Amino acid sequence: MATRAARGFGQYSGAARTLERVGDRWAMLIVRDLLVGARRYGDLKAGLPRIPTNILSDRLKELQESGVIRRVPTVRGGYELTAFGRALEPVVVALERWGWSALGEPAEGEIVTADSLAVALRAAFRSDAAAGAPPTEYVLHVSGVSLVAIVVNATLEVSPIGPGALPQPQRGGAPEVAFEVSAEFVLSAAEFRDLLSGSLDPAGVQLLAGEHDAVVRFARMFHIDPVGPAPDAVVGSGAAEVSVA
Amino acid sequence: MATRAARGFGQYSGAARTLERVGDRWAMLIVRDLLVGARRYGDLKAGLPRIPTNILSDRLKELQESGVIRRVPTVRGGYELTAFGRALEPVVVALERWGWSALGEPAEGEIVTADSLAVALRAAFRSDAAAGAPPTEYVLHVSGVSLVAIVVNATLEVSPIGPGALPQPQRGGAPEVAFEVSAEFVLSAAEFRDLLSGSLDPAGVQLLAGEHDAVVRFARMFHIDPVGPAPDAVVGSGAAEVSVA
DNA sequence: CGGGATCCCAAGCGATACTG
DNA sequence: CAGTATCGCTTGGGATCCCG
Repeated sequence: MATRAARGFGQYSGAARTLERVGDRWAMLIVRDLLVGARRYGDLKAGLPRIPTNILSDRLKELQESGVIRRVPTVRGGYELTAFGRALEPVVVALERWGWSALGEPAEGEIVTADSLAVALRAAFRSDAAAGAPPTEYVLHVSGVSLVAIVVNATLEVSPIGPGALPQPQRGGAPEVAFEVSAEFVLSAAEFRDLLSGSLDPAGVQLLAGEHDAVVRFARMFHIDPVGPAPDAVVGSGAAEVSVA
Repeated sequence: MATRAARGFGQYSGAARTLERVGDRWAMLIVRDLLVGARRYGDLKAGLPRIPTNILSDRLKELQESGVIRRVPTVRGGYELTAFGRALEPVVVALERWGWSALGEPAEGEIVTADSLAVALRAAFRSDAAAGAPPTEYVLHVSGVSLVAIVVNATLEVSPIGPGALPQPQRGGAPEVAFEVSAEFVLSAAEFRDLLSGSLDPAGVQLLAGEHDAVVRFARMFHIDPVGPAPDAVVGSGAAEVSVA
């Protein structure tokens, strides 16, 4: 256990150090989920369905030793990011954005989790495009999981709906804002991907409440552009590329 | 070999996809080095001193299959990023920045490579702080490796000096700019770290050419803030470990 | 001689069972 | 529910060997 640091990369470099600390399999995904809020051992396990329990246990130990996470003293089995760990947000966001270009279709057995969606929303959020928008509350149901995204004053707050979240420090009592607009809609995973990448017509989105107009604005505020040329990907035998020039 | 994709994370998520493609040990460091320019097999091996040759070979194959890199047709053993791979730059930059906060002292046997320095400079570059600065050429010697950083019009170009780089597409013939300022200086690895994090007085830098004033401007244009609270961390920066079985 | 493939061994990983 | 213990399989590390 916890021997990763022993296998350094032999380089005095920032990227190498980062990978030594959070480069282990699963580690970054644990950080991602904790970025949304404090979580219990069982929550993490549920959000990372294929992680073996001993690996989760090892990673949590290693991440604590690296100063990335700490236990929540008041909650049995609770973990949260330290300030040092929260500083990994740009890394997670960058991972999220790039991966979006290669998402493809959901593979057999792949699930969507509320925490990963929440981070995807954060990664896609464009505060400049949100400037001037009226306070809005979006409720999303994507592939069976639900979350609320609140946009006020060009800032975003996302929270998963349902069980699995520790009581949050509570963002200043009850939200006093009266939302001028709100919308609630339902998407499949692939539709959500296409909505964020701009290739799904907002008019086709299934609304539970609100106006389609709100969806149009949603697509403007939340966007991840696909990277240059699509991933030709898994080219069986060699060649096939290239294009561009 | 090349079985990484088989071990997916079971999630339909951008971050998970990214890690499936470039999350393997060493993969991101290969991408980092290629971000500086095309490299040969042997260059990569030299820049990643602890990588076993079979692993390097495997990673190069996997990265090709993922569409992240391709071979340079004209150069034996040459590799370069595709446009898709170049889009990983924000990821690498984020890794570099975070790792900087935890760099600590160089561990026994750790080396500094020209490519990692070049990426560190890119990660540290603040184009806003460079706006209005006169065209400047910096020559850096850090812990035995050398590189040139050229700042013109708030844009940066870095290139390692010496062998190990493939002939680059050449950025438009000879640089026509007459540099109004230039400076050349020598730093240890730790000094370089401190210079970028703002805790080293530029006045103490050993100059080979130019004015100290240029170093002061360098420190303003190239900066990575240390993240909030230092990593308390057990971790004796890469050493220390670890009894453990 | 540089580029790359092939060994073997150790360490990490994954699945299951088990304990506080 | 929150982990620890154990075991077999897979991967990475290091040295060696082969090819052009």
